[in-house]
Amino acid sequence: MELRQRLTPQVGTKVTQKVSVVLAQTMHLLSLSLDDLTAEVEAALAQHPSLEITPERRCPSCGRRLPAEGPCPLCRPPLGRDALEPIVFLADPADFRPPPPTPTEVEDRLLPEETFFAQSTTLAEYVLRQIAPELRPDERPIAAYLLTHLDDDGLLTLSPAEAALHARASLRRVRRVLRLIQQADPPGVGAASPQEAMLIQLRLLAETQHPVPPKASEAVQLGLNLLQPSRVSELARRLGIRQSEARGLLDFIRANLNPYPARAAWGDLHQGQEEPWLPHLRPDIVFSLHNGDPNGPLVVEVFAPGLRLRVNPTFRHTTAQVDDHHRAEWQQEIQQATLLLKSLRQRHHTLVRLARLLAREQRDFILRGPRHLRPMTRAAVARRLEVHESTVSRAVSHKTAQLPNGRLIPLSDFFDRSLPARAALKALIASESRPLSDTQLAHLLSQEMGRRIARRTVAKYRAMEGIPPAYLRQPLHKYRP
DNA sequence: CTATGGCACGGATT
DNA sequence: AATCCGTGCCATAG
Repeated sequence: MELRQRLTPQVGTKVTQKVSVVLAQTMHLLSLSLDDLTAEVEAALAQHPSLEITPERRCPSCGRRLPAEGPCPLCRPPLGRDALEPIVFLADPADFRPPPPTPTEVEDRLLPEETFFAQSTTLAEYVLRQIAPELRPDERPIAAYLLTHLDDDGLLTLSPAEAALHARASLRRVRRVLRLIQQADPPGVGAASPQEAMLIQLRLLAETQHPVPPKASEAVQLGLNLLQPSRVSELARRLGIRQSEARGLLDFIRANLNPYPARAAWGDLHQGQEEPWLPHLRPDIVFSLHNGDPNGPLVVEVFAPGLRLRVNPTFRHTTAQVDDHHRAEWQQEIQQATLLLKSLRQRHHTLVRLARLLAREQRDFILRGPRHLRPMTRAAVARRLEVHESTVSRAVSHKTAQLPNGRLIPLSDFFDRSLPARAALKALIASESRPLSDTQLAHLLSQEMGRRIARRTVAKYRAMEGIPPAYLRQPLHKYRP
């Protein structure tokens, strides 16, 4: 109840200034993504001398880092209550462990298929073998030169002009060879940049009659930075499409394109710290099964930076002993630091409550997939959590969750009414024996969903998923779920 | 005539 | 107040 007041931005008539400052800061922090928040916390730590990091505290049995106080929620045996009550706790972001790549995700990637080069050969040899038949004898040295200058990602950072110079060949020749290389497997190899690699892959997909959503190449041309879940709205705006379509587009790109042609999967290499791709690798929330038991409770970790931060008590005590002039400064410093911590805790608290609610209400969705989402609105959640709806909005935006199957989804998926229908639609189309028209699909889908879904809506969903219209669909083609 | 995509409207959501 | 979403209407292509 006191909580409610603090979280509710309706400015009462007599709200003290202090409270509104906390509020503003809490709101700000709440809407940040995990990465942005981490940066902010680090900045604050550097800026505020009164902040310190408390010694690490680990759970004796499971070894996790724990917050400054309290028992380890995971290792405390579930109380006698409802066995399915989710176990929710704050975790240190450093404890995040990426899920093992699910087998389907790797094999679904339609690019390398089974022919990816064996570990024994080098990338250069592998590509050379493919293009050798096309090469004229005098072009071999050029190819060799280019191929040996591919970087670990399969990209060619060298400019054609440079290569021409070193290989003593005409620019024209070099270009020709380069084109050959770029048509080889792995798709996108020899591109000058991740962006170019993806464009080449798109072209290849189109040439092999694979369905490519419209605007895909425009999206890629806008730059990798915009291809993040957290920037969907900007992407949609720049492309002049709906946000939901942009999300579908993003899914398509992430599923089918590989900015680093030489890497089979993105998940397997973590050395590259400055990975511009998938900046949201760290989710804000992880849902998992307790001991892998599908009938057990859900375990919900909410990753929260700054858990071990506190105001240095010595700093506080010393304040009393300095002269008046400095005391004011110090007091202000302490006040600001305290405020920050308070806001941080508030943010974490809100996120935890939201996560718990989601785990309770959407267990089926989390465990069994999009088709089991029970659509809800932010407003309804706000009522149940007794916070303002804008608070829920902020808590949801720029956040991602990792599901037990390893998939990373934006938290906003929980509020996407169309998700179940789209999933069902995909399933329908994937299992169709001959292409079904939108009207037919609308009919089937309506039955399946138990509510009417207009033909026009089916068309939209199709577009979102990057599925071409019936007349372009071959019975042979399958679409990845 | 059928299947689709573009546009725009009204109501819901943020 | 701004944005998003589902849908109906209409034009176009085959």
